[in-house]
Amino acid sequence: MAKTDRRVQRTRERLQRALIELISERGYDAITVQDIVNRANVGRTTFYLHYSSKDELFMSCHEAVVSKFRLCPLSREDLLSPEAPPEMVSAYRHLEDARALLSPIFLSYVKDSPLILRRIHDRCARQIEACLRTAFAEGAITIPLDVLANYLTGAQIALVQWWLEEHRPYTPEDLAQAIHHLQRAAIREAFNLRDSNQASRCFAERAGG
Amino acid sequence: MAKTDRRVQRTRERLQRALIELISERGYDAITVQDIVNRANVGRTTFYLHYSSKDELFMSCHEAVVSKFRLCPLSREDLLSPEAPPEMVSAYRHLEDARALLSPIFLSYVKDSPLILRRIHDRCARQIEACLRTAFAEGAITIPLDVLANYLTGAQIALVQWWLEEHRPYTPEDLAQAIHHLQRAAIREAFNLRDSNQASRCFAERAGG
DNA sequence: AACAACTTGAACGAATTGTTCGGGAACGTC
DNA sequence: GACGTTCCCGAACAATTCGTTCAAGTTGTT
Repeated sequence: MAKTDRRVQRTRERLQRALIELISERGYDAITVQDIVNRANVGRTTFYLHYSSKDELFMSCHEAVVSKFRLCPLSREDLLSPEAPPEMVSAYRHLEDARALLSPIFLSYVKDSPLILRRIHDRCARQIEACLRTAFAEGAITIPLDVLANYLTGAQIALVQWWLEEHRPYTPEDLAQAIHHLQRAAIREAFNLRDSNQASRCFAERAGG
Repeated sequence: MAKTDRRVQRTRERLQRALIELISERGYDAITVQDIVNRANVGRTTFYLHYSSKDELFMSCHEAVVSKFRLCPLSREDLLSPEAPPEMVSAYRHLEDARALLSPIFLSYVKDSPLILRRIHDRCARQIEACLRTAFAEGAITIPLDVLANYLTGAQIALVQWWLEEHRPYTPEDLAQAIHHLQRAAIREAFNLRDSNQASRCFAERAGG
């Protein structure tokens, strides 16, 4: 249980801060290890004592950022409800508010955004997969869980990218609702669930006629 | 209009071929300009006479690759069929074959790959939107067409990325089938269809009545 | 055959990477 | 507050890779 040496903490903090500053100034690719240690006022030897490469430092930086893209655990009711869960709606409102802050990442203005996006994607996919596994523990599966999880995640992220990029007229509520319905349909398909509520009047009419 | 010198054509062809070969052997990142000119049997000076960087050479190669991402127009029957359309399956087989060639684009190893990906996405989204518009001309829409088109496209591309990245055990057929089912579910949701055959007749009846 | 355009190899400076030292400073512990 | 341990530093090193220059040779075009 030895605590990390303060010097170590300081050094890592300085390196991380320096990298983040430099990224916002010139982009990831244009930065060398030398640039980082210059900005951080740290010896280059020291850099390699803590990180084996620029990429590794970058990964350690965005732990905090990526970890904020956490999904609340979604229950079976949430997933199948006719209305989008309130957390989802508020998440989309938050996205719209933080648009200026997030668009550099989501729209690939920064060179390294694919990297971050991939991490966010992976994280979300794993979480969704876990949610699905517990929410639909019993029952036949027509589509592998990891495929489904990555489908749902990819669709959602892609749609958010598109939404942020084009200045479409849709409100966060519109989008959350649409995505929720589409995802619910996918989940129903995967677990072979029938519609219970709000059945199509079309089908009813036809059956009656 | 002056034709391009044959020597120029030959040189560029050799360089492109060499790069593609090397990509499939060790991946994009591990290749240097020197490697390319070695394989192509071309002077390094010559390389820089034609391309300013490895990325630029790669971009000159990608035209053929990207142009293969053309979707055949999908009919209503294709979209709602219980089996994935054969063109889709063969497209996924092709993807698997060209894996080494495509990874640099799909996994963002190349600087401009987000741009290329966006173009592919936009093109596919527009095509799908057009297909949907003609295939489901009449009938209620619960989800805006552009949202639906971008959802379907984003999900598909994201899933392909994931498939290429991880060495998952799924065959092209598996993936095509899964995606087809998920997308069919989304389309049914958007157009309020419950069962493919019955639903289409249902719509006909409604339209007729 | 003649001329222009292309290709070549060698060589160069510049940048970057990752590593090795020994001396010195800061830290946690007692 | 003293002491041993851990960490930081700077300089220097070899090894790559990059992009450019130049003179000389080779090939396509007309």
